[in-house]
Amino acid sequence: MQAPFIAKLEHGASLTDDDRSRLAQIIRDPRPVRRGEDLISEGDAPEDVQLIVDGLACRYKVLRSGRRQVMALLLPGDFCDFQVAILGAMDHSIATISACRVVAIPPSVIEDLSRNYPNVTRALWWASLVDEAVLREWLVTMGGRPADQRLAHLFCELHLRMQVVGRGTASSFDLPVTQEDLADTMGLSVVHVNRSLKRLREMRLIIFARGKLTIINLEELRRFCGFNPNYLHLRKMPEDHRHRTSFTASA
Amino acid sequence: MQAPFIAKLEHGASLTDDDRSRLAQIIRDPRPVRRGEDLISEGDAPEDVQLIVDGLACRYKVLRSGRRQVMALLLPGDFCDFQVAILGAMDHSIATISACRVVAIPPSVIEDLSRNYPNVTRALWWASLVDEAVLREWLVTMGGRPADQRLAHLFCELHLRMQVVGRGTASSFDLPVTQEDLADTMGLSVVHVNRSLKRLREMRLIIFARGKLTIINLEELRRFCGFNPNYLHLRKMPEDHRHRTSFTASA
DNA sequence: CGCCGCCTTGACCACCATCAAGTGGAGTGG
DNA sequence: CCACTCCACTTGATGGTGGTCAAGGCGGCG
Repeated sequence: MQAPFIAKLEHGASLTDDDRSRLAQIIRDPRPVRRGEDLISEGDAPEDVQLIVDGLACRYKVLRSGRRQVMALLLPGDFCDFQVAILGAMDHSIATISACRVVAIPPSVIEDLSRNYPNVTRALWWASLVDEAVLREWLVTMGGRPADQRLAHLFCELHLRMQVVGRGTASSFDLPVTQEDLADTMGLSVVHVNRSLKRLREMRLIIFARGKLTIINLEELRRFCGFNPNYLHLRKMPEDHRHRTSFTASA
Repeated sequence: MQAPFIAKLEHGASLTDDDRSRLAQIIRDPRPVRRGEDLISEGDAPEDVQLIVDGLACRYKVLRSGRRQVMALLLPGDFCDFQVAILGAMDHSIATISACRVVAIPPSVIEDLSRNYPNVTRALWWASLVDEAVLREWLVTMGGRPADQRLAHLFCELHLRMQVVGRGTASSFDLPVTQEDLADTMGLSVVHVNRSLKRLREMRLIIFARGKLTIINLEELRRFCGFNPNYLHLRKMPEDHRHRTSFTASA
């Protein structure tokens, strides 16, 4: 199976074998990170750029009230802090949500890429712009959708993004988050997330249990929350069974 | 007075006089646009990049429910669609909120800038990353703050951004938006925006009337909503009277 | 075995949406 | 100059979504 990082960038530009092998070289020897650790903290100005090779992480801020707001979920193949070199200092923190494997990429490598690998450079630009588009969509979700649709929309998005990096099947994928993580992500209370998940389960749309999400009816789920995948700007979906209702026997 | 566009970019990189005159050349001859018109619509793939020279515009999406969600406010000096060249098609629309003056920048000019003006290129990168940081902060606001603090936080941010582009004084600036615009921006109902503004007024923090925002007590306003300007990544504030409580006689 | 983290459910209440009615200023036309 | 209209703002009444508090269940692990 291709590395998540490369699989994702294929959507951003046409890569050559040369591009691919350079990228593959970068993500050798990732280091393991335990769950719940900060990869970068607010105020840091690290030299290296970090990349999630495996596992789940998040961008977050903590409010005065103690509430933690998650602003992005980082999947395998996602960059942590591509921006910090230009902005000077992190204005938020990044933490692992599950155990992860991470690589730190020194500035010299970034330089090399942007000088000698134009396709890759373009793909990195693309990835950064998609991150921003996702952020905008989350804002729409938070501002305009009720709790159950919020969660449904998040699941639709993660489903596609997971497929892009070759994680999970057409109807299920590992999602090692607690309900509290979901609450912090969607701006809800844990209690209400629990009830909303229950409703989605009763509507036979999804089942979320023990860190695994099973999508019972993808079409219905998408219709329910008005999911339109265009904001992810994917070229073509590898395994997007758009017109085949996937159905899984419940656990 | 310096052009807003240039004033803003000064925060992103050290510009030479040569840089400045090239930029000044770009923003000559803006075209007027009336209030309430789409500059770009979802699905468009325009060649030119548009830049707001004067007035107020917004990024937005419309949900099935009919609700409009504003995802960004574009001030003088802000780009509309720097990203569309790489992403392929707009995943949202941009409309004017007030009468505006706008320039369309052809790709050839962007090419020229990125090839021959490294400082400018860096500054444009910076601007794009700050846009993203603002988006993240809005997400935090929507997810975690009650209505009155949301509005207060927005006002604090706009206050600073307006100062950067030389619009308004230390205690007031033109904000030609309706309460409905604010509602669509903060994910609230018009009625509730109205009540929240009333509360802020009664707390003697701000007065918002007839398209003008007056900040009665900046320190208190910032404290009230927990505003921390670091996410705007400004070098140094030109007129940030941080330790001088500005006070204006009420109208 | 007993603790701990996470999930689950009930009761209660607050924030905020919706519906509805009315005010007031700006522009228009008689 | 005065209706008339339109648009934005304002305020009251009512109800629902979702927050908070509280208690209990369940599985994993030392």
